[in-house]
Amino acid sequence: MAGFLGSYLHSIDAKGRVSLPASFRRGHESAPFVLIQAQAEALSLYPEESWLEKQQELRELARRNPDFRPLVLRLTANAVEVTPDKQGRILIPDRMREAIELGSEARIVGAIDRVEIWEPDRFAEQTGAEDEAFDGFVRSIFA
Amino acid sequence: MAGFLGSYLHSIDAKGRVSLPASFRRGHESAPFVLIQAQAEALSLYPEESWLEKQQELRELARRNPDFRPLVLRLTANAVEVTPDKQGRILIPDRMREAIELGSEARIVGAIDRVEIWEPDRFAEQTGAEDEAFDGFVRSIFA
DNA sequence: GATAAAGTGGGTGAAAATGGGGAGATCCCT
DNA sequence: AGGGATCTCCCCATTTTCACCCACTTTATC
Repeated sequence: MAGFLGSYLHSIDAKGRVSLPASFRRGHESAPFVLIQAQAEALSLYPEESWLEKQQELRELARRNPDFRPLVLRLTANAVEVTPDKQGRILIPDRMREAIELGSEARIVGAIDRVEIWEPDRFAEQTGAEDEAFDGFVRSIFA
Repeated sequence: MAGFLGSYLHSIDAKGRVSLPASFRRGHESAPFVLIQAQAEALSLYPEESWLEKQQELRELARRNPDFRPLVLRLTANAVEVTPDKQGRILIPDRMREAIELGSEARIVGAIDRVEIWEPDRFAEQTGAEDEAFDGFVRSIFA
């Protein structure tokens, strides 16, 4: 697969489970993912390979600048390793669901090396607006 | 093949499928493509090799400047990986078809390293009107 | 005009998404 | 320590979606 791409609206059942899109699972069959909260409004899901890179960055950051250590700790403390069940669903812990105010549905979005999980309406707000910065950005690469 | 060339008018069936011109498929037999919306009026289709280059640029940009991260997200959210079926058709997701207002036909255009998909009338408007500009442009390269 | 290749249309079976029962583990309260 | 509540995980059932397959039509080639 050429990185995580696309946007999916999936339901969250009474137990707090979400199906990972099949296309995201492909190539990571029954492999663990790492779920962290790296932004206020969304959760990030990393496959193990990508997570190891990030982990490396975190270490170096903490080593170069000790002030970051508590921040790194805070991040890792709130991280969970999750593994899809046989139906391809992952369980999102209660506190994470609350943190980003997830209701009965989640917007699941591919971002190349990671997957982001959003409250659907909030994601629409964030990406809906016209934006020159975005146009310029796209043009600079796809011109 | 010497890059994607030519313009084709193909129909979109009730399921949202379009045949990719056979000449575009040649050399990419049953290989994945990436479909993105990099312009307001058209969709762009990249063969995997070309896409991986673009993806690399995106990653580097996001790494150098974290402000770009939401922009990358917005772009990838509106992308899909598609693979032609045995009849050489790809499925265009509903939201993309709506975004460029595709009806029952699509103008499929070669653009060297990518393929562009347009609403036929809109494509005619865009390319028909500016004849003098076009002449000048052609002269500047092929004089 | 015959033969092959490309494009179009649609049925259907496998896979994906969803919902829920129940066994085992863990925690907590008494 | 025992009993109840809660949380996970595993399994099975149902619905929905889509990729595959077959068949037909149109265009191109010789």
